Amino acid sequence: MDANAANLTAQGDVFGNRWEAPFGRASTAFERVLRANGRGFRAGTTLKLEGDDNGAVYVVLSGWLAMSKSLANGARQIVDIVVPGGIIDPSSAQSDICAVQIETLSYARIAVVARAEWMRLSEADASVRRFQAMTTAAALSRMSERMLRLGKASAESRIAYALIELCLRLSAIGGGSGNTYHLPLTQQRLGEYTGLSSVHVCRTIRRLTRGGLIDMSDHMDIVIHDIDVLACIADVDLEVLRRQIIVESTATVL
Amino acid sequence: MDANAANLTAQGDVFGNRWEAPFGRASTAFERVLRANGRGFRAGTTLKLEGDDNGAVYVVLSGWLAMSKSLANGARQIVDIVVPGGIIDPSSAQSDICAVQIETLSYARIAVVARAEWMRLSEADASVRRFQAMTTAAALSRMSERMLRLGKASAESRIAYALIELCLRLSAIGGGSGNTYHLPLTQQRLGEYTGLSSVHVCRTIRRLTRGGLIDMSDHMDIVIHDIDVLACIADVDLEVLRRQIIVESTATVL
DNA sequence: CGGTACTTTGAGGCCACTCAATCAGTGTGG
DNA sequence: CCACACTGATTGAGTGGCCTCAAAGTACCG
Repeated sequence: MDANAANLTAQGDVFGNRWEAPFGRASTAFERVLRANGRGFRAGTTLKLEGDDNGAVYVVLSGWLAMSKSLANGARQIVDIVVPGGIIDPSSAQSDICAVQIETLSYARIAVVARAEWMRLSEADASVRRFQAMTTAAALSRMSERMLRLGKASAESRIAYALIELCLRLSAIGGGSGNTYHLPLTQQRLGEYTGLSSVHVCRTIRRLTRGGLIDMSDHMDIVIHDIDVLACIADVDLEVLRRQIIVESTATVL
Repeated sequence: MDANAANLTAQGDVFGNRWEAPFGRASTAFERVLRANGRGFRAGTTLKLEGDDNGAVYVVLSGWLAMSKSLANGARQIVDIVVPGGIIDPSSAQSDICAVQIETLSYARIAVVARAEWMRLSEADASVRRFQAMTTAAALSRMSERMLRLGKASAESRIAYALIELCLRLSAIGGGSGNTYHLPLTQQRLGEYTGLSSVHVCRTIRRLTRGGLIDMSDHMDIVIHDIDVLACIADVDLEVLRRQIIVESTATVL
């Protein structure tokens, strides 16, 4: 836990010290709300349980969050991972209950905005609405991609896809450098993300590293050596995927 | 194909003859747009391919749609099924391209609203925005539920969940009666929805019917005999699920 | 009545799972 | 400082659920 926090803090120059960076040019009212509601959470904190009542919208300023669901037998599926710049509206069809569990994967700074306040902000500012719409569309796109792989792809393909998705998303917000980045995930968690057992995640990653496609050291420091082959295994077109899951230039929208 | 159309037409008293029913009390501007843009599509029509440019929002007035994605090898995953009253905004992060393929599962009446017009409508009317937000939240909830099962649940559980989800959704809009309803899906399609091969869908359904839990006749006329046991297999709480995936009383919102 | 689309059942194989043991790294208390 | 606990990664062995291939059965339709 604290190891994760330390890792993230080490990236502080990217997210930590400029927590408002993803929203640098945000309209002043929006920015003010984010500042006023920003709070820090330790790695592993549960913000919301399935079925909790749901009074807030979360805007991720730094760090990583996971949205997950569980079966009665304890099996867990991470439904989406959210990185800085993301918005989480945990409401389900009846907006008063939450359909997923939300927890931090690393130390994270999050603006916890009360629903009423978020509604006011959103009603008052069309650019906030536009930004939220784009964020939601991106989330739907990447969930669709992941569903496709959960249903139909091999373990190798699922892992390759996850590595590529997170690489693209991190690059877009200035995390990592080139094809090198750190994931604040254990193999267990990566398994919950890809629908695999932790044992099989291990074997699959080993196969990829032995094939020279990637390197992995020190609890998920990833280097992608041959992203084209990896993209081929993942069955994605990098440019197409980028346009579908990456919200370009937050600053331009807001 | 035409068999499906015929089946749906047979339900005409529910959706067919009163295509505007799901939006009966919609604000006049909204209702006018739906009427002006309503079009009929035969079963099996592809409205949108992955990667197509994306100039419209679809509002389903009657019939069923599927949103799907495919791998290079042809394997397909149905990412979501949309029933009357649903809104489909096929935009991805960059709103000009479409991340999924959209096609009709039955004869369907759909309001195809140009993006610009939809934006105008949405900007002008907060209740339209609220309705779209609820629809989106419901879609996210059910996708989350399905992802959980794709990743972690047995074939039996996935099928049971799909039957229950669609039963609840149909009941909510007055389709079927009690626990009896018709699905305009082949076993192949149901497999694409649940991440199973059509062969295994067959075996699994057979097991459920032999167990007396459900009946299935005549190309997916479903009767759920023991919904409690089915819910147990699907690992859901019916009431909780309903609140998470069902948009209550469309008419009240609009 | 042949053609087509879908369902059903059998046989066999493989991928990913579970169980289990070992190893490595890190923090902790004596 | 070291023994210990604890968490996570790694590897082996064995199993089983779901897949693929294949063939036959059924319903519908021109």
